[in-house]
Amino acid sequence: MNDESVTSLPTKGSKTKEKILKTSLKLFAVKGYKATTVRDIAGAMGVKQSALYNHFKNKDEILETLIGNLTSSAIVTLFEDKDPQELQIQGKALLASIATTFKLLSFDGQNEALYKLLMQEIFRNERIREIYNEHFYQENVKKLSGVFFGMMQNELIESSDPLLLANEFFSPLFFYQMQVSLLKLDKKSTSSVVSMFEKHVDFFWENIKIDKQESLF
Amino acid sequence: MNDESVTSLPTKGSKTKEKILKTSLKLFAVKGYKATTVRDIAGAMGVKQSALYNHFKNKDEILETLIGNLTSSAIVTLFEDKDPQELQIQGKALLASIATTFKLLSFDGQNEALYKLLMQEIFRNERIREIYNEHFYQENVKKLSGVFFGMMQNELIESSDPLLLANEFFSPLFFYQMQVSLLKLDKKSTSSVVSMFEKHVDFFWENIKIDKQESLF
DNA sequence: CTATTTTATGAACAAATGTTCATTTTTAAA
DNA sequence: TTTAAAAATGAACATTTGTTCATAAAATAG
Repeated sequence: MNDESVTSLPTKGSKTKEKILKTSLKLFAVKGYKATTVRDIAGAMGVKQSALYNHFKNKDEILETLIGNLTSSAIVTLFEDKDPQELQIQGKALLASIATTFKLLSFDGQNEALYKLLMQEIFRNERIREIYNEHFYQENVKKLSGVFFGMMQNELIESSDPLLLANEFFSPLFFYQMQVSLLKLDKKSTSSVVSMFEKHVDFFWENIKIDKQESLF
Repeated sequence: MNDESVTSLPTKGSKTKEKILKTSLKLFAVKGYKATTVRDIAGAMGVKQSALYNHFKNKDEILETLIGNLTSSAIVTLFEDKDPQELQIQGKALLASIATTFKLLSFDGQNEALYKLLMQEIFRNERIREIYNEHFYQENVKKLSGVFFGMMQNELIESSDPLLLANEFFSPLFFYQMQVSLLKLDKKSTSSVVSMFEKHVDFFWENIKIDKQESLF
C-alpha cells in the first residue's frame, strides 16, 4: 500500500491526513456528510475517532478541505492552460474529446465520489455552489462558448449564440454523467447511457457544422 | 389524500397531517432530511415534537410519505393521459409547451422543494431512484421518444434515433431547472437561465425539423 | 541511544436527537 | 350538555454524536 521513500517525502502525518480525506470522501459520497459520523470514518480506516483530531480541527474542516480540493479536480480543469486558438481548429474532435473525458470520469471512482458529494451538498453549502459556479460553469461553459465563437468566425460552424451552444453541449453530458452514477448505485447496466456520450457529439455537431457540400449549391 | 366520506371534508386531523408534510418538505429541501430534526418540524408549525407522533409512526414515515407523493407531482405527470397521436401533430408547439412547463415548475415553490429533496436524497434512497426512473425517465423520456417516432413517420422531423432525441431534448431542461434552483438559493438573477428554456426549444427544433423550403430543391 | 515531537488511545462529557407515554386539552358525536 | 375519540403536551428515556484531554505509543532528530 504505502512506501517509505528514501528521503521521507510523505512525513507519515500527511499520509494519514490524506487517508482521512480519501475515506471521508468515500463515505460522504455514499451516506452524505451529515449521516457520516466521525466514528464511521475512523472505523473505516481502523483507528479510533480521537485520532482524527490530530489532523483536523473538527468534522467540518474535513468537508471544507475536500471542497477546497474540488478546484483541482478533473471536472473543473477541462481546458486548463489550453489555448482557445488551438482548440477551435480541432472542430468536432474537440467536442469528442470533452465528451470522452466526461464519460471516463463517470467511471473513475475518485471522481464519481466527488460528483456525488457535490450533488448532495450543493443545495446546502454555499461554498460548493461558488466553486461549481466559478470553476465549472464560468471556466468551462464560458471558455467553450469562446471556442464556439472562434469556430463561427472560421466558418466551421453556423453562426448563432455561442453561450447557448456551450450550454446545450454541456448539459446532456452532465445529465448522462448523473444517469451513470444512479445506474451504478443499483448495479444496473450503464451501456445504453454510455453510448449516449458519443451519440450526443454526433447529433450536436451535425446540427451546428457548416456542411461544405451544401455550400456548393 | 385519504377521504373519510362525502360528508366530513377536512376532518382537522388530516389537516394537521398535511401541514406536517408541507412543513417537512420545506425543511428537508433546505437542510436535507438527516439534518432536519423532529423538533425543527414541530417548531416550524408551532407545536411540540411529540404531537407529530399522533400522525406518523416516526420521522422516516414522513419522508416515505413525501416520496410516495412524488408520483403525483407535476414533473412526473407531464403527458398524463395525453394521446400520442394527438401530440405528434403539434410539432414544435408541443416541445415549447413542455419547456414552459419545466420553466414554470422551477418557480413553483412546492415543486422546487420537491426537486431539491429529490436531488439531495436520490443518491441515498433507492425508492426515490425507482420513482425517478420509472415515472420521470420511463414515462416522460420513453413517451416523448414515441412521439418523435411518430413525427418522423409524418415527416415533420428528420429521421434519427428517437430515444436520443428525447434525451437530448430533456437533459438541458433538467439542467436549466437545476441552475435556476441554485441561483435562487443565492438570490442571484435567474433571467439569463430563464431565457435558455425557449432558446433551447428553438435551437432543438431548428435542428430536427424538416425544412419544407429545402425539400423543394 | 536519548530527547523531543508527533500521533494514537481510552475514557469521558455535554449536547442533540428520535421516540415513548401518561395526562390534559380539544374536537366531534349523541 | 354529556361522552367518546382524537390530538397536543410535558417530561422523560436511551442512543448517538462531536469533541476534549490526559496518557501512552511511535516516529523523528540530535
